[in-house]
Amino acid sequence: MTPEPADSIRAAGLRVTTQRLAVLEALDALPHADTDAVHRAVQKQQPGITLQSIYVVLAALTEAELIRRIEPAGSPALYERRIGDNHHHAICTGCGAVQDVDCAVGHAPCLTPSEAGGFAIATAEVTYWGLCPACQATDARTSAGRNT
Amino acid sequence: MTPEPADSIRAAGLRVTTQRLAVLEALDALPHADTDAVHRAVQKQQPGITLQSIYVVLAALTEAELIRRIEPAGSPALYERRIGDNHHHAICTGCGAVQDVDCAVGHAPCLTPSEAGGFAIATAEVTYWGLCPACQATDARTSAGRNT
DNA sequence: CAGTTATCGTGAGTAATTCATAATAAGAAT
DNA sequence: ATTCTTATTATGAATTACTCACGATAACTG
Repeated sequence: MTPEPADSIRAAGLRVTTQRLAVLEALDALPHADTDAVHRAVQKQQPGITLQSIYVVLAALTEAELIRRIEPAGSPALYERRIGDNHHHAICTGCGAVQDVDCAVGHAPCLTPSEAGGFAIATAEVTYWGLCPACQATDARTSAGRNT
Repeated sequence: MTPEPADSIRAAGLRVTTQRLAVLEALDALPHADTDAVHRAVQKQQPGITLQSIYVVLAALTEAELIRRIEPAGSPALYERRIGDNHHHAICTGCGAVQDVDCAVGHAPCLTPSEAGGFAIATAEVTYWGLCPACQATDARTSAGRNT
């Protein structure tokens, strides 16, 4: 069972505020949302909240490791609640949609080198780039269109 | 043998300009440089060149696939000349140093899934986060310092 | 060598994010 | 419950990385 948001916030040594609860709720509904999307979602409950406050809250929750921040190339930072399971992401080059990808292999050798050029590797992050189902369909239609 | 820069530019269907040659030269000397670093390097040969022109040149060369653009989280975009060999990067969380990492395994299963959640994956990008040798040394010294 | 057009230079403009500081509210102590 | 302390949020400006529009310049073509 998922712990109550309020409890996990408290467990992290942070004060429980309506803003933080609202942000966590928003991220449940929007699994890979950028700051703006979170802002819009939270505004439905708290109309007056500013974008800057969302930034502050997201930074605090990220710092406390209650949420995770991902920064795909060419797009603003995204946040997700699913943490601690070292999953990766597939991003659509067409529309920017993000999909969680579990690392199917328990310990892929290429992903956990103990050292690389003297580096002490702590984590490995994989980003898959490709086309989501919707964009594949659009693409196929466009290609087929050449013949008509 | 590496082809002459001028030839590869021409081969890509682009005009050969002193600015483009200077940028390619700069990237030979600075394997993972951001736009600013390239600008400073090029200015030694062409004092008047503006940062915006560097942006334009880097964009053109990236578009032509003569250089590759990487965008590590939390840092400006970096450019490198080494392309076409699908290598990855280790980035130091301490100082931001970047190190090329060859994919030791010929075909790591986790890295080339034919599909993931319906996505048609085109490329996989791996970023290793850790500490470079210099920062490991600093870190060790700092930790040791706690006892003194 | 002249013409066409890709490329570069200039300056302004934008998006994402951060910072400083004042106002507010959460949790502890009474 | 009430007050106190201090973490947290609000406000507004500032910064960074980057893009865009358009006139000037210089590559390649014939």
